[in-house]
Amino acid sequence: MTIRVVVADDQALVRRGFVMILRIHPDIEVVAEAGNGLEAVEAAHRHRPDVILMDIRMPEMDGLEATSRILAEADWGPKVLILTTFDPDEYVYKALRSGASAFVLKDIPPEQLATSVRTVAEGGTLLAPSITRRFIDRFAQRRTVNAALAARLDRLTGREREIVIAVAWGASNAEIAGQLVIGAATVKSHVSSILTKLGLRDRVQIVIFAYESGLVEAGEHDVGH
Amino acid sequence: MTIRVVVADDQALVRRGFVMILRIHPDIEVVAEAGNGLEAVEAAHRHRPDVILMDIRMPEMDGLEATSRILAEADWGPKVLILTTFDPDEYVYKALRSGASAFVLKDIPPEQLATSVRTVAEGGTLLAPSITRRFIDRFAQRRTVNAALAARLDRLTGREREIVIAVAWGASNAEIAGQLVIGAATVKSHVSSILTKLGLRDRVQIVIFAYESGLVEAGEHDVGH
DNA sequence: CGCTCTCCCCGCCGCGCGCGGGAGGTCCGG
DNA sequence: CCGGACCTCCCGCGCGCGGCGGGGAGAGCG
Repeated sequence: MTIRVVVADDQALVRRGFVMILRIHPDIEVVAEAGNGLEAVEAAHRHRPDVILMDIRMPEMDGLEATSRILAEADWGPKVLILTTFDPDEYVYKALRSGASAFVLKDIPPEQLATSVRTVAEGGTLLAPSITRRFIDRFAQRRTVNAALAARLDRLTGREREIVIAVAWGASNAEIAGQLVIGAATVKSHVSSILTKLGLRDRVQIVIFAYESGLVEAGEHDVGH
Repeated sequence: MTIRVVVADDQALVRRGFVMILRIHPDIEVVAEAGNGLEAVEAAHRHRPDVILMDIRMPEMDGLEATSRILAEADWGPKVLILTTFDPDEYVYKALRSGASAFVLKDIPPEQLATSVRTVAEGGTLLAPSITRRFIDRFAQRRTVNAALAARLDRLTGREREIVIAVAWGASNAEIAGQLVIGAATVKSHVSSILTKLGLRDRVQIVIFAYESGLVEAGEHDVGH
């Protein structure tokens, strides 16, 4: 079973280069080409390809917007492989949000292009090494920045950590009391202890500390109660 | 120039399998084997390899701990390739924090092992597709959860957004007043307006909202003032 | 020119919060 | 056995916070 591919790039020369490279492989068939985002969307609907090889910088409509539209309206589960020259953070985030399965740079060796297409067609995901490195660094940094603050957390007792979390969830003292089945005065006592131990002032700063230390993390719970 | 590799895995059979696979490739040389974390650390110092192929689950000392120690003490810039059967989130985070260059699963096709070693030796990074997928999903989710909340932010006026940020920094009303050169009562009024517009109750919940919506982000400022 | 809307500013009141201090209970290890 | 850590609860005080009402300046509009 051959992999049906649409190639979208505004530079005809580059586009043709990709097509030539892919034609070497008998399991890959380029069914259409597109010179901008609109053509890419149309080609996707007309030919229902397995993989769309998409450039970002294109006239009429950029590759990210085209990716979003294709994936939003498609019912046959196509995969999009973003292929670009530059990799600013902004692009990466938008691309990943748009639902693309891969984000690779054009400086890859030619033979790797076919491999990438196959990986994506099989449901896999790919990220350019430099981007992967940034992801790793970002997470590593998060966890180390946390470490400096999280170190203060072991000054707290187990019960106090529970209350820190409850406070970080936006609960009032009375609510925490009901939640942990203890008296309201007890909660206040714990909160005071937490403040002195962590060198903080408000319960507001407790919330900030909880987020900065990684004890709680954005996206874990709802806000609008 | 050959790539010098140390293979660390507690199961001798698996270890030998890796060695056999790598021996096929003339540009890769396995200089030592290790059956646990301690042996891996020692072998690394003795042979100064370019790449350490490291299992996570090992007796004496696990692969993550061994990775941390090796990279902390090494002065010749070795790369660590984590190779494991399972991929729970916990492992991944620890692995990335420990400084490993790659995290791949043992279900990869054999010929890909050598490719991975070469990639890592050249300074590249690798993540298993399933992990990459999770990273992408996580980021995509972050940005959509944010979008839902951040949408409410344009109900606020410019002045109110300033105050939300100041509140999220842990400032009291008086401090905000001094900072913005307005009366303390005015700050209160703004805060009230913010609360009603966002459907919140406390200034605590304002802080939470600021983090959850992405208006402020962990790691942007210090806490212990 | 009036009308309305928005944004920004202020003052007064009740309440929850933070502070200081104290006290009884259990569990653990020296 | 006795000290220490931890959890629990009580009281009273002062202040910052949040709710409510209101006023003034500017913009858009008929």
